Amino acid sequence: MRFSAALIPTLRDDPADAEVVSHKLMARAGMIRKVAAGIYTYLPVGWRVLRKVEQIVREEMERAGAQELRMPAVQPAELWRETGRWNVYGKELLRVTDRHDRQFCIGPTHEEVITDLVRGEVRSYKQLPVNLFQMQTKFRDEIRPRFGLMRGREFIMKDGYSFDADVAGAEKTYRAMADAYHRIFRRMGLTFRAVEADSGQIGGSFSHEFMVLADTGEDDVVYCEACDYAANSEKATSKVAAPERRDTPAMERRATPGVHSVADVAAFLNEKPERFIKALVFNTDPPHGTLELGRKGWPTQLVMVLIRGDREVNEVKLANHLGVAELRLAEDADIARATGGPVGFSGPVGLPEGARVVADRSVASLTDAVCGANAADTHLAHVLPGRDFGIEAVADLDTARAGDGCPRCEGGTLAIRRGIEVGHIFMLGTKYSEQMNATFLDAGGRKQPFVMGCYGIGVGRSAAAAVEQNHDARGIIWPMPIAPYHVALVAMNMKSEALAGAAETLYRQMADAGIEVLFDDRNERGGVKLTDAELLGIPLIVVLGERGLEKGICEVKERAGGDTREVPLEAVCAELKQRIRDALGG
RNA sequence: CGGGGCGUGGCGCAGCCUGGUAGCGCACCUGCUUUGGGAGCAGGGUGUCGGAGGUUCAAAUCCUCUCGCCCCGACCA
Repeated sequence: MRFSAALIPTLRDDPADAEVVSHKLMARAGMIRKVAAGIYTYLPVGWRVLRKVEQIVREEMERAGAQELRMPAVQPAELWRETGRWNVYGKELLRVTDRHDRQFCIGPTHEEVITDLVRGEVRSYKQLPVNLFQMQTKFRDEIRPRFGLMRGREFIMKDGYSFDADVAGAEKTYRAMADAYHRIFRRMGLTFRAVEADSGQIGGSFSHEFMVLADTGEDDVVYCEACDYAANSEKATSKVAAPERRDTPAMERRATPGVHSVADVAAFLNEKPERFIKALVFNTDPPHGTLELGRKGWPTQLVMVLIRGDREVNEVKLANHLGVAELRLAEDADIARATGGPVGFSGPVGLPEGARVVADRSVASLTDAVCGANAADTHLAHVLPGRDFGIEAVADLDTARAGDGCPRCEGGTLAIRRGIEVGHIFMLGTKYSEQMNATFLDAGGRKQPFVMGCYGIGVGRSAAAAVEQNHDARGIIWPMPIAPYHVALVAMNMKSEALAGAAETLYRQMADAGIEVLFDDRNERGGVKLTDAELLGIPLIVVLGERGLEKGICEVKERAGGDTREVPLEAVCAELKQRIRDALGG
């Protein structure tokens, strides 16, 4: 491609509305332009990158046995009503009405359409498994689109769906997809982690997110520095050392006038926070619900949660444990009425009949502990779980922290970094197939629902994540496999006929050799062209100047490390081909 | 949806408070010079001042409504 004939509108300044590097650089490199909030045009250079990403995804999906198809972007409401998601999905679902007053949505995902297809075409276990995927523009009417391609409303996604005859088969497919995802992101040159994720309301049995580690990520990734354990912060567990065991004398009341935070009480009583039982009262009702308070009963909506004084409750884990969708801390007045004591002095001892108390694992093993006494300015010392109070359930409700022990390996320590979710795979099970009556006949002639999985990759987001991970002050540094061009050929002065002629020859040779080259033949100063080549992030920059031409050489500069070598003109093509082949991994 | 802010040439912005008929840098167009790291000189303005009403002799500026966009929060991939 000749730069002079291309539409590559580079910008010198960052666009005012861009906040993260990938957004700034992709806009400045002339890759994307905003059309509306969260909606972008992909200009030629940007589109080349996205196509490369798509091609890697396509190759690896096919290698793993999946087949590409293409479903409609516009989907009938009818299908969404079958799964109930027409009502559940909310405002994120962009709904449209056609001229006949029929309702449709612009697909944010395609479980309904694919399940409808497969239930119509697949009848027998002999036809299974089936694994299908597509690359498509999706629309989700995000509350707050931001960060360019990282969180658009319209975005390109690879979404895949698998159908198996049984759980064992589905798990095998799931593992194959996980492997394919590892290969995909490795080929793209990304530093990433596959993390165990909370499968949430999607309802599957398990799920992994593929997170690119980058400071601008929107999620926390908890991972082990020694092994490959990784989980998102909503799901992460850790090993937390328990304080030494002690004999626990008889329980004793202690006056703690005016001190209620764990730290203050610990200092006041000269005891470590690790020996404290922190009691939090949660309300499981939706906001503004009315509490039915008996005279001295325990309201059914309230749950007391116990956790060690130095730890924090993970509300997602708690909500999952309790099987509720929403949780919030109870109102002060409700706590006081339920426990009989003011906020700040709550504890599990002596609660009314019927009180629900769940404890984190860290509390169950405590000895000689301290807790609130459900009375003003009073705490209880020498408390022993089980002896002095009862617990309905013990669960992992703790928020993992950096520095905690790894739950999987010996001696590993957990760290936390920000991550960008570029892929997500789910074991869906039979949720959709049952709701949509998608069945096949098994070997015994019985109707069975398909066991499904779904697998997404954000194409644009992956490209943006690659920029987040690979850039410097001058611009983007594309990994070779997703670079828009492999080589930028810069002729320092097109007004020099000798130089222009030599550059033309070199360009033709490169093109004939099958090298993806961007020939900057503009009549610009050399500095401008070099700056643009670097901003665009093209991995290899070939500089041809008058001095070099006299010696019959050009310079080959590596964008990433800045390494520059002089190469004889006749040897350039071979050298470039070799380096490109190496960088593409064979 | 709650809170804050912004819409002025292609991009980044000033002007608005205190109304007087639009400006700066870059980009762009023409010519000449220049060509190894975002050139110099000369000439050129390419603008419904987001839109609609209103106040006024006069509105980018004041008032009302409206649309769009950005940031923080809740939410989500």
